Formats: sequence, structure tokens, C-alpha cells
Amino acid sequence: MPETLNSASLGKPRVRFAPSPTGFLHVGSARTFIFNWLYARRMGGTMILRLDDTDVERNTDASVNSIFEGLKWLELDWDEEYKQSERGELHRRMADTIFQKGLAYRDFTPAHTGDSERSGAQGTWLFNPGMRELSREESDRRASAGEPFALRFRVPREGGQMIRFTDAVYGEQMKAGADIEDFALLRSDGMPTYHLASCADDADLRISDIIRGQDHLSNTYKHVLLFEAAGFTPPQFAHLPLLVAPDGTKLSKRRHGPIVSVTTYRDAGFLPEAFINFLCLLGWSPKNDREQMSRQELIDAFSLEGINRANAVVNFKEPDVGPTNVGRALLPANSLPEEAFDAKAVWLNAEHIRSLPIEELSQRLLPIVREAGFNVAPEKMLRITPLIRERIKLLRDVLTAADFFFVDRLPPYDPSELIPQKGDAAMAKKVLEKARAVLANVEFKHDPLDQALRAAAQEFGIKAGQMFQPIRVAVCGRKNAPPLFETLEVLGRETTLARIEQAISRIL
RNA sequence: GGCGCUAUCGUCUAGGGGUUAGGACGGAAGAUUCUCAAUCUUCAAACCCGGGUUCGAUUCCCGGUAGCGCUACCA
Repeated sequence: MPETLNSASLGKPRVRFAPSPTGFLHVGSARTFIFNWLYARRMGGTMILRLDDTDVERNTDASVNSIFEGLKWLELDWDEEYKQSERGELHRRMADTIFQKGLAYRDFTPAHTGDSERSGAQGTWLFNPGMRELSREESDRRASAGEPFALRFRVPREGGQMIRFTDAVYGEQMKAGADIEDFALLRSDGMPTYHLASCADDADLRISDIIRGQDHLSNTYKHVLLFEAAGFTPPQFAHLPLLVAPDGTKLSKRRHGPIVSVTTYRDAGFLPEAFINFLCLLGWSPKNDREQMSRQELIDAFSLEGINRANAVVNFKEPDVGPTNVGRALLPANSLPEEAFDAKAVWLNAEHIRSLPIEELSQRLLPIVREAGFNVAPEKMLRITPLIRERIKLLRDVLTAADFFFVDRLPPYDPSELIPQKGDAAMAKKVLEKARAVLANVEFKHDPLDQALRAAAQEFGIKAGQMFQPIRVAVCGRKNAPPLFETLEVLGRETTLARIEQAISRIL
């Protein structure tokens, strides 16, 4: 009696994310994990992490670390974990089962090094007739003589047989067996291939739903064949549209650089929940115009029906060697400018930042500030946070938005900035001297500061803005900054007066 | 080359035999404001092409085109 994978009796789905550790965790993989995870959490199922490390040549520990690092940042968890390389016995057993049923055969053709020599005259290689028809006796004889061979699946290609399956996203799929090549199960060194290992593990782990990239859609026919040959009912499949670069090509580190690596987003100051939110909106829609969603809201809204079929562009800017922007010096050397990221990701991040409670945002900001070398007390950070919350899009923007709160002495700025609109140096000086006098006595709280400074403006017969700008530049070192009174309040009298003093001396 | 998948504003998408084809990001303009941001208002911006089917197709069917995927003893 065939074992059932998607046994309805259990009800709870079992899904897996099965990356091959041959590179860093990239955004497409992360999204695949997220969709699996969302589905598992939504349905009360089980999330499995399986490292598909059968390609010993290309696997690296660095890659495994990158995957864990990325998932850790995203605060994504899983219930079971496996390493494919430790399950070789299971894979070989499945290969043997299939071979014993006569559904696979040994191919003694030496592994090819060139690319086209085995391609048939028609262009597509499907199988080696000589090997496929080799008698079992002959095959056994050569095998026991120690001749190396690859084990190939004997794809049913006669009689116009069709292979079919239903994809939860792409619907009914079918393909003629005659169009599928006799793919390898075992390499000549005895190692299982991806197809074999993957199916053997999916069967053994009782995976109920395989949610993966659409690049596997046409591999699925092979997998269906494999499951059935081994006596299993194939699981449910759901293929995800691919994430592609603005030029339409698939994301790759070679071509597109760090922008495709998950850790780049972490280092740029994305909130994990915002990044997840962004990824979810690529190729999936809750269909109710919702955009900003929390982790829980995503879980509640997720369904396979909402998955789109067309590839989605991650609309990042190709790295260019344009002029560096202001404040860049404070950022880590290898970090990307904000404009490099998909604008929607940045916007979503800003939205998530704005909806974070001040206390929490402050806590997330503090390590970044500290790492940049500023020793700021948590209490001070808590007072600064509300002043910049609406002004930062990425967490690291705290370094450029609130820099003047952190430093003891302001870095040099252009003194002409001190001159107010429709004013001159004399006005700037007058304003600053007045401010020095007023601020020496007024209570450093919003309202008293507001009243005192406005009164001073009135006394001079100038606009409030003309009064405030010189002061703002004097204390912040630039024109664009948080509201003045709140800023002064946090900065305190001592720092404020020192900076105004400095400004006065510079304006001459 | 073969096989397959896909096609709505620049981008992410909703929709669907009859709609002013909706939302969001980004862009533009304006309002507000002590600057910047945030916020609010407004504007520009799309159904790949050609045939069918139909009273009527952006929607359904076929073809084309384009993009992508698979076509390895990679995954």
C-alpha cells in the first residue's frame, strides 16, 4: 500500500525551506522561506529547514552561516532542521528501490566534460539508447567489474504518456514524458543528485506542500515521476514567481552585487518586519489594498490563492559611481546609499519605523549609534528619538539626522548658513547675540523657549523664521533639522550657549 | 534549437465580458509649518500586438512577439 504524503488525516501541513548552501542568503530565498513560514504558521503546520548540501564541490560553511545569519535577523524560526548530506543512506535506498523496480538504469557513459557532445542532433539530449536498453545482466556484469556509472531514471517516453500535476499557483500542468530527459539519480561517485535527494527527503519528512521558486516548475514533472516510482503520492506543489532585477534577469551577486543579499538590508538599517513586509508584496497580494502589515497580519492574511504568476522586479538601482551624498562619511564603507534600494522597501521601512513605539525605536537605534562611536546614554536616546522618528527612513539615518546631538563639538559648517532668509550677516549676528542673552535665563522647556524667542523676533520686527534659522544652524550645524525648541530642550542650556557663542565668533 | 511559464501605469499590484480600469511606491504641483520631515489635497501615468468568439473584449480562445525558466553525473 503506497504511503501517503499529503495525508488529509493529519490536516496540518508540513513545509520546508531547502536552500543549497552555495552562496549567501539572497532576497529570493528569503522570500521563499517567508512564504513557507507564513503558510505553516497560518495553518498551524510545521516549518522545516533542510540544508540541501549534496553538492560538496560548491558548499561552503560561510554560506551556511550566511543563511542562519539572515534568518536570525529576520527573526524567522523553524521547527525541525536537517542536513541532506547526513541522509545519504535514505537517498541511496530510494534510488535502489527505483532501480529494483526497473524504473532506473545504469549509464556507463563517462561523465562529459564538454557541453555539446552528448546533445542529440535535434538539439536536446534525452537519453542514451544504448544504456537505456542495456540488459540487466550486462549492466550487473559491468557494475561488478567496477566500471563507474550514473543511475538514470527511465522516463516513460513511449505511447505519448503525459505526466501531470496540479500546482496551487499555476494550475493544471502537463507535459509529455517524451519531452523529459532521463535525468540522473546517482552520480558516478555514488552521490545522489538534487532531484533524488530532494524527493527522498520530502517523502521521508512527510512534506505536504512544496512551496518553492518557479524555476522548479519544469523540474516538478521529474519529481512527480520520482515520488510515484518510489511508491509515494506526490505532495501539493505551489510555485512562486521569481524575483528579478530591473533588467529582467534573475538576481545574482555577480551581476547585481550586495543589493541581492539579505544582510545588506540589515546593515542598511531595515527593520526585519519591514523587509519581510516588502518581500511579501512581491508576487503576493492580500487583495484588499493593504500594504503595511505586521508579521501577525501577514500570517493572518496569507494564502496560496493570493500568489501571483508573473515574475516580480525588485526595483533597485544598479550600483553606480555617482557623487557621494551628504553625511555619507558616517556610514559604513561598504553600505549602499538609500537610492540604491527599491523605493517601496524604503517607504515601507519608514512606515514601520513610524509605527514603532518610541521606546522600542530608541532601543533599536542605540546600538547603531554606539557602533558609530558615540557614547550616548539610553535616556538621552529616548529623548532624541521622537525628534527624528518622522525624519528617518532607515535606522542608520539616525547618524545623519541626529548627529549634532551626539558630538561634543559641531563639525565645521559654512557660516553663511547662519544668515536668515532675506537677511544679512548683521541680522544673523544680532539674532545670535539676542539668543545668547535670552537663552541664558529662560527655562529650557518648549513653551518658555517658544515664547521667549518669538518675543525676541517681534522686538526686532523680524519673522519668526528669520529668528530661528541662525539659532538652528548654530546648534545643529545645518538648516534642515528637527523643530527648534524640542531640539534645544534636549541639547540643554550649556551646549546651546556654547554653540551660539561659537557661531557668533564665526560670523565675523 | 526543444519543452514550459508569464504578459494591467516606470515599479509592486487590484480587477474583470459592458468600470471614469482601483490602490500603493516613485514623480509633479499645492496646502500646512520655525527649516527639514511627517501629514493633507490635486495632477500625470497602464490593460504587448494581431486575429477570432460575442451585441460588446483589457478580461475568454488561437496565433505572434517579448521576457523568464528548464533542457548537467548544479541545485
